[in-house]
Amino acid sequence: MPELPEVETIKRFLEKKIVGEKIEKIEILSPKQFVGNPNEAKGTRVKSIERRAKILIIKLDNSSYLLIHLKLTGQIVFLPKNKGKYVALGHPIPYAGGDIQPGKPARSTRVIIHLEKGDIFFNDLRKFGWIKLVKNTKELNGLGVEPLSKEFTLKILTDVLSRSRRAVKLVLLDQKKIAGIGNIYANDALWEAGIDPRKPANRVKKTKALHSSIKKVLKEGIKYGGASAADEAYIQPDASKGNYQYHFRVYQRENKPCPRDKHPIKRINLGGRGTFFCSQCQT
DNA sequence: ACCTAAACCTGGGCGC
DNA sequence: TGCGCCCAGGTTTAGG
Repeated sequence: MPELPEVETIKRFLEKKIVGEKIEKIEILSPKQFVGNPNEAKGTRVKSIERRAKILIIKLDNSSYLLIHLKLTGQIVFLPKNKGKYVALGHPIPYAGGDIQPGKPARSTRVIIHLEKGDIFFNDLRKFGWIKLVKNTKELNGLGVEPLSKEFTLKILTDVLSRSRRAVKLVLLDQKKIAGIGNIYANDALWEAGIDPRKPANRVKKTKALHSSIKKVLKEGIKYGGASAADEAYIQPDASKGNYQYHFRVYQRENKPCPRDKHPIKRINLGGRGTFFCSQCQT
C-alpha cells in the first residue's frame, strides 16, 4: 500500500514532469472520489508538488491545491502525450484490468487529469482513495510529525511513546502522532530495532534504536522507489514497479526465516492489521 | 484518552 | 462451470 516512501517516489517523479504544466481538464469517472469543482482547476498551472504524510499535494497557481490520497490500491500513472496520441506503456498495470491502451483508460481509472503534455491517471481498484480540490491545506494540520524531517527528534519520539499504553505498533501507525508510516514500514522498523510490536509504547526502552530504524527503513523505501509486493497495487508513475519488496525484513514473510536469527516469522492480528515479527529477537 | 466495530469497495480465493 | 461467502486494509465515524 502506498505509504510515505511510495508517495514520496510519486512526488519526485511528478516534480520532474509536470511542474509548470497547464491543466486542460479534469475528467471524473468515479464522482464519489472527487471532492470539489474540477472546473476551478481548469486553465491553472502546476506550481509545485509536495507531500505531507501519505498525501500528495499538487499546488496550483491560483492558490488552490489538489490533495490526493491513494489509500490501499491507488495508483498515479503519468502517460506522456506524443503528438496528440497516447504512448502505450510497456507494462501491464496491476489491478488495472490489463495494459493501458493508447487513448483508453484502464478499467480501474477513476480520475484523469489532462495536462498539455500528458495525462495523470488516478487508478484505484477498491475506490478508497480520493482527490480533493481545496483552497488551503488546513485539513492537514492535525497530522503528526514528518519522520524524515529534522523535527522528528529522539525526544519527540520518546514523548509520543511515553504518552500511550497502546501497542507500540499502533502508535507508529497513528497519523496524528507520526505521519506517513503504514503497515509495511511499521513492521520492518520494529524488526530493525528488535522491538515486539505488541509492547505497550510507554514501556519501550529501545527508543533510540527505533528512532534510527524508522528513518532507515523509510529512506530505504524511497531509495528503492517504494514497495510493489505481489498483491499490491502500488507502481511508480511510469508504471514500473518499485523494488523495496525485495528488502522486506518481516512484512509478508510469514513462516519465512528471520533475517537475523532464522526463526520463522510470525503473523498476528494487531488492531485489525496483519502484523509480522520474529518472536525470538523482537522483545 | 482509550478501545472496538462497522463502513467504505471489489477482485481473488475458497468450498460446494 | 458458477454461485455465495469471506478476506484484505487506511481512515473515518459511531458508540462504549
